[in-house]
Amino acid sequence: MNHSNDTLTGISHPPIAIQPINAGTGLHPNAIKVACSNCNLRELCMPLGLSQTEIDRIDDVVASRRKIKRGATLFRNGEKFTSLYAIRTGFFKTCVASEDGRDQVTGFQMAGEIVGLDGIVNDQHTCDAVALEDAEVCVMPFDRIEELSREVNSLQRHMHKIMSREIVRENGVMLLLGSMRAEERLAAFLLNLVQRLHARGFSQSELVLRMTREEIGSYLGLKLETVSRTFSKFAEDGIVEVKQRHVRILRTDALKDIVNPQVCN
Amino acid sequence: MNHSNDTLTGISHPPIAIQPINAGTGLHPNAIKVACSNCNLRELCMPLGLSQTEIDRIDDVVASRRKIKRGATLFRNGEKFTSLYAIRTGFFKTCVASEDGRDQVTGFQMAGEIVGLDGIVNDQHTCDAVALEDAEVCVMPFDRIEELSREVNSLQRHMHKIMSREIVRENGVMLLLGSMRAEERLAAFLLNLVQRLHARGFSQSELVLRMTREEIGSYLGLKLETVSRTFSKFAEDGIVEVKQRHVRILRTDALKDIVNPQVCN
DNA sequence: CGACACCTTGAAGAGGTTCAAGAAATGTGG
DNA sequence: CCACATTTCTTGAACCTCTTCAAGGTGTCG
Repeated sequence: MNHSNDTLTGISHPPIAIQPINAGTGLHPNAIKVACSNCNLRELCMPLGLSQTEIDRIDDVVASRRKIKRGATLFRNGEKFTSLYAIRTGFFKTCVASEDGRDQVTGFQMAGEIVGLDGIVNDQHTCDAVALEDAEVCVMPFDRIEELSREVNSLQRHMHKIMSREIVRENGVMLLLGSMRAEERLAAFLLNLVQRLHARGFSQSELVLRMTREEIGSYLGLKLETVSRTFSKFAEDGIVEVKQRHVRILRTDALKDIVNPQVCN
Repeated sequence: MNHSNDTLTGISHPPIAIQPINAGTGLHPNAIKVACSNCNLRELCMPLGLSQTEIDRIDDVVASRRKIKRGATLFRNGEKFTSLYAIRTGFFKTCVASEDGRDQVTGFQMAGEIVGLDGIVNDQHTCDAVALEDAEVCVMPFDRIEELSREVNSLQRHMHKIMSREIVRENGVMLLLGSMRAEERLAAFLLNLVQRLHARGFSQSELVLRMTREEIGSYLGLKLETVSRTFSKFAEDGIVEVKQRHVRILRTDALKDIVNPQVCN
């Protein structure tokens, strides 16, 4: 039913900002040179305003690409850290586990985002990165990143910003987990997802969830039943239409109100 | 009653690893040269194994020191980002706020730790850093850090590790907030605090909390009453002695069991 | 087409919150 | 140095949100 290049949402929609990789070209991915310079995700994962020579050098950072089948792991807790990964296509979750086996989804990552930062501090990964759909990543050996970012200032700055952004994102998740109620959490989650998808050229109002209710629940600190019930509640209230993993947001403003309850004066 | 240099815990205890700054020397802090090379926290905030010339250069990164009175802010959400701060003495909390005024403590920081990383991504801070006791920090202008870390590889590596460590720490907090129950959260919190204090030469079993029940609760995603009740429960069970902010851990193993419940086979 | 994974919904129950009151500590000003 | 105001902490009781347990429905994939 769906054609093969239907990444991220599965909803056909004319991309606005950035075209899905190879969409409609019929090119086999391996036919494309492994290079950032002709990657249309460049503006998401690379610094802007580079000179041609700098771009050429950064091309060398991407050592190779790697495909990960749905359900497979890009890296696992305990594995030696060697590289950061820029997601080209597909959708990932990262999760940490406590000793007694509970685990917690710490994030969902999509095209243009970087995973693997957790591994730097102790030269080994502290979480699992699992593909939620068939995916492809650019492998960027970290020692080469460090080497090059000593020479290309904007790359250095960019790396620092990427790490800082992840710290700030996690601060936001802590706020969510520490102080929001179930409806607020799910509303914030949907708004965040749809905003990121929109930045990649997809619809502002429609999305296909690539993760299960249980994974959403883990991320939001809720049980899967609560996630399901909250979706149903939103649907009853006419805020969203939900059919399994297909979600259509009918009233974005209502979701925003839920996240930030207005005080009545 | 307490003498003035009673940092961090207020419990007099012979420091093991690293001496509290100026403890018992009677020196006015400003009398000490602003330099990492003769700072006894160096091993906490600076990379190891530097040559003398490298150490001399890193000394230059620390532009100045700054004192912050208890209750005052080191930086605030929205303020322009210029510098990272290495804590010399005192104790901080960082907190983010949602638009509607709720706020969430995202961390507690003590001597040797770095604050301000949140500001890098957008050149402005996204959280507040508040001193919970009179404090002093080393001000490290970020552009100078970037400049120098292009030339001193171990400093570059160190910066990356510091940011990665913060990401991993926050992953741990997400696990705590997303999947642990009140007792588990408080036990994990106490173990973490006492472990960090111990690394700074303080007791493994005794500590003075520098924050209120409300601040602990905010950090742990609980209400202050729940924190109080849980402390009382631990005390009843003979796991800790609690007298206001003075805590003595009687059974570390019991706290560990609470954090990681053993499955009975 | 059948097996399996995933999702929805109901009912009962638990853990944590809210509201309230009082006690203990801390800080302030006379 | 003491009295008083303020902040912080503790504890109880009622309540509420979310979880747990259970059953059945829906969708997907080999």
